[in-house]
Amino acid sequence: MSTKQSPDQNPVALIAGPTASGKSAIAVALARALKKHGERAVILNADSAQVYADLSIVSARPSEAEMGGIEHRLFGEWDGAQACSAADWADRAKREINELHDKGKIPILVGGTGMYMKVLLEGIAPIPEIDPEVRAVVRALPTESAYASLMIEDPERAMILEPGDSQRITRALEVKRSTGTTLGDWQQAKTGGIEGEVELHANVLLPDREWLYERCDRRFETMLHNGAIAEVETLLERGLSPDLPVMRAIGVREIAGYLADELSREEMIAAGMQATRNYAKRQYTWFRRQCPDHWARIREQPEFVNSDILSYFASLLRV
RNA sequence: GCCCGGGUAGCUCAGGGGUAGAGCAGCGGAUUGAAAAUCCGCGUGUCGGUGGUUCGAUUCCGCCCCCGGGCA
Repeated sequence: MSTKQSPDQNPVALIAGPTASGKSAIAVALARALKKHGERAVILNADSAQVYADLSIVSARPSEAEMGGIEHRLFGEWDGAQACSAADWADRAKREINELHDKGKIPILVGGTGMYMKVLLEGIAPIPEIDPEVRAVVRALPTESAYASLMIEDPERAMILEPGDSQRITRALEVKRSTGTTLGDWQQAKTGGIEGEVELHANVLLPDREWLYERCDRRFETMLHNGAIAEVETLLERGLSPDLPVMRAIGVREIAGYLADELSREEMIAAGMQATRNYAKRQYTWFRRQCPDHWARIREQPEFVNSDILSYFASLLRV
C-alpha cells in the first residue's frame, strides 16, 4: 500500500566502509543533519556481526550514547543460536525499508558487510532451505572428500571452485543434494533485489590504510576495556556450535583462546588486533572493487566528513 | 676476559662452495543464502663487517662488531 510511485520518492542512504572507519558516527551525523531539514531518518544495520544479540561489545555495536537519539534498527536482533544469512538479513532490511518509506522516513543503511548490501540491492537466487540432515552430513566432510564428491555430483561447479575453498564447496554440494538442482542452475536468476525500486545515495568509505589499521588496534583495546571478555564468557556458557557465525566473530575466537588458557593476554590482544586488520583489508578490497563505480568514494577521515556530511549526501535534499 | 650458541626478507626461522627459502606480516585479487566467513596470487634480501682459501663464498678459515647463555 505504498503511496510512492517512483524510485526518487524512495530514497535510501547507504554508508559502506571497513571496520573502524567511523561509519556509525557518520550515519548519526547524517541523520541529525537531515533532521534539521525536516527529514526523519532511521539507521539500519548492514553488518553481519552487529546483528547478533550476543555480540554487543565484541561487534562494536553503537552504544546508546553513540546513537545520539537517532533510531537504530536491525542491531542485535538475531539470537546467536541462529545463523543470519545474507538473504535473511536482506528480507528483514527490505521490510524495514518499505515500512520507513511508507512513513516518509529515510533509511540509512550502515555497515561493513558488502554481501548483505549486494543481496539486498541485487537479489539472490531463490534457493529453498537446505535439508538439515543433508547439511550436517556435508559439513562433516573433510574438504578433500567434499571436493571429490562435488567433482562427481556437480563437476561444472567443482571446476570453478578452488579445491581449498571449503565453504563454497560445501555450499554447492548441499544445494545439489538437498534440491536436486545445481547451484549454477539456481543462480541463473536472482530475485528480491530492491535496486530498481529505490533511489540510492551511496557513499563508500576508503580511508587511508595506515590510519585505518591504527584505528583497528585501538578498537580492539577499547572492546577489552568495555567488557569484551565478560561478554565472550557469557556467550561461551551457551555452549553453541563453534560453526555458528557468532562463534566465529573476530574477538570471540581470540578471547575464547585466552579464556581457555591457550593464549596469554598479550597474545590474545595481538591476535585480536591482527584479525581486525586482516578483516579491514578484505573489506577494503570488497568495497573498492565490488561496489558499482558510480557509488561515491570518500577518502577523508570521519571527523572531516561528519562536519560537512550533507555535502556528501546533498542529493538527498533535492526531494 | 674466557667458553658455547647465534647474527639470512619487516618479524620468527630453515638452508648451504655455484649469489637463497618457508610461515607470519604487508600488498593485490576473488566473493550468489556461515561473508567478522572461505579462498587465490605476489619473496633481491649488502645471507653482521672485513681479510683469506678457491675458478667461484652467504656457505670453509682468521680477525673484528653485535645479541643471547654460561664460567669467572
